[in-house]
Amino acid sequence: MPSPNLPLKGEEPRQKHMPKKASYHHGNLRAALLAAALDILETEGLHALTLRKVAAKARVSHAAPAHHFPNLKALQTALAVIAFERFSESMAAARERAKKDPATQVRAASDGYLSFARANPALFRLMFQENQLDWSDPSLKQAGEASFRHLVEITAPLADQLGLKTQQERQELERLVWSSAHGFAHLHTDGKMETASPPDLARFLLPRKTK
Amino acid sequence: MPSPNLPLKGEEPRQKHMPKKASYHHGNLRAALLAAALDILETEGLHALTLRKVAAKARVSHAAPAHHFPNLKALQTALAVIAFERFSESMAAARERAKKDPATQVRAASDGYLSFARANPALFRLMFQENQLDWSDPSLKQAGEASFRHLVEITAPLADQLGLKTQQERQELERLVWSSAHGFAHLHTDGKMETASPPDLARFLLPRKTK
DNA sequence: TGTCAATGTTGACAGTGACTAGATCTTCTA
DNA sequence: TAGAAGATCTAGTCACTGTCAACATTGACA
Repeated sequence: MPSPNLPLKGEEPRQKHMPKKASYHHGNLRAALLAAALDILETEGLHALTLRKVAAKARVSHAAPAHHFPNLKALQTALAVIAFERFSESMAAARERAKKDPATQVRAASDGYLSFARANPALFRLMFQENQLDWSDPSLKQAGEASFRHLVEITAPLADQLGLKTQQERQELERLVWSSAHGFAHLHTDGKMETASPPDLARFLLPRKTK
Repeated sequence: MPSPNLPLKGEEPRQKHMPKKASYHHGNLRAALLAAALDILETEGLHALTLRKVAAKARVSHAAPAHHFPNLKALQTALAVIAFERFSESMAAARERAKKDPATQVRAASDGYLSFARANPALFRLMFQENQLDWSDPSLKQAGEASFRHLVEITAPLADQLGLKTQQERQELERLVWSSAHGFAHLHTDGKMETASPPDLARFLLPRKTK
């Protein structure tokens, strides 16, 4: 009969300002689980994210998360929603700070893309982890689409400036902008190109006069 | 006392032309384990790759792989070496088939990059799985560097054609070529851009006359 | 022939996701 | 306001995982 007051492995020190939880029910376990999971991702990485560790960090039993996330995939999906929202914010903030001409906006969005990946490598991995997310979840789908709308938005003026007329050409440019931003961010977080600065696609595409 | 002849779960039917293995020792277990692992990756995906399943497929006990691969990371590292070799072959074959002008060579290498990822999605994921490979392994390091030498090689003539003089500019173009090829392949295997064709970076970079 | 290293097996352990049954709390209604 | 119903949590269990230790078998070599 183990005492419930014995400190469990990996348990966090009790925080005073947490929602009072001397009671049987937690109060806001779903949010606490997500916070615990984000903390684990940040400090230990994606491979260390387990339901039981998350439960322990939130000071509940190992089966408690099941009432909020039926399985690990559901938890990861909820985390990915948060991640895509932050991802969008990162790109929006970078665009906001930058000048509004097409090339600078493309640069800014790419920088936002990269700085999110740099600041949240585990979350970035999670977002693009094959088969580990439930893309039929509407909130995930929406958050994901919102993120990539940034890339569509910044590409259109550049396509104009490059004189691209057909839908096909313009979509190809979108894929190129997205691919190069994503590729660099992914390779960068994988340890390749660690010291290098991101390639400036817009400068290569535009006539030399631009800088 | 379980009979060793009872068919185990996930076991393969006995192949006649396999190295005879009525004996205690397998003969070439290391190769058999790698073959079993590649088969699992192809049929079930990266998440299904476990040491015990690999051992069962090779018809040995669950602990036998430890004598050839001290841990899962070592097995995955050995698989990544094979993967990078095939990856190089894919790019080399595509370059061989293509015309030798700079733009076409860049296109060809990118196509080789992509067709490898398309044909071996699980292996492609494995190669760029953070923290799951032992990059201090010399054979992995060598295989990886050989792969990316292709990208350096194809970029140089394009850099000449674009009139890039400084080392800095030329390396930036390398990063751009690599990033866009990698980004598209990664997004593609992740289910994004599923139907789309890869963006043709070289065509965007060169003056319009080229096609 | 005897020894020993390489290579296999068996058994065990802690950690994992998932499931079930039951305890406890909250909320809603009669 | 009582009590029923549902939501939320705990405890226990299962199959599966990677890893380790102890032991069996084989073959090569002194």
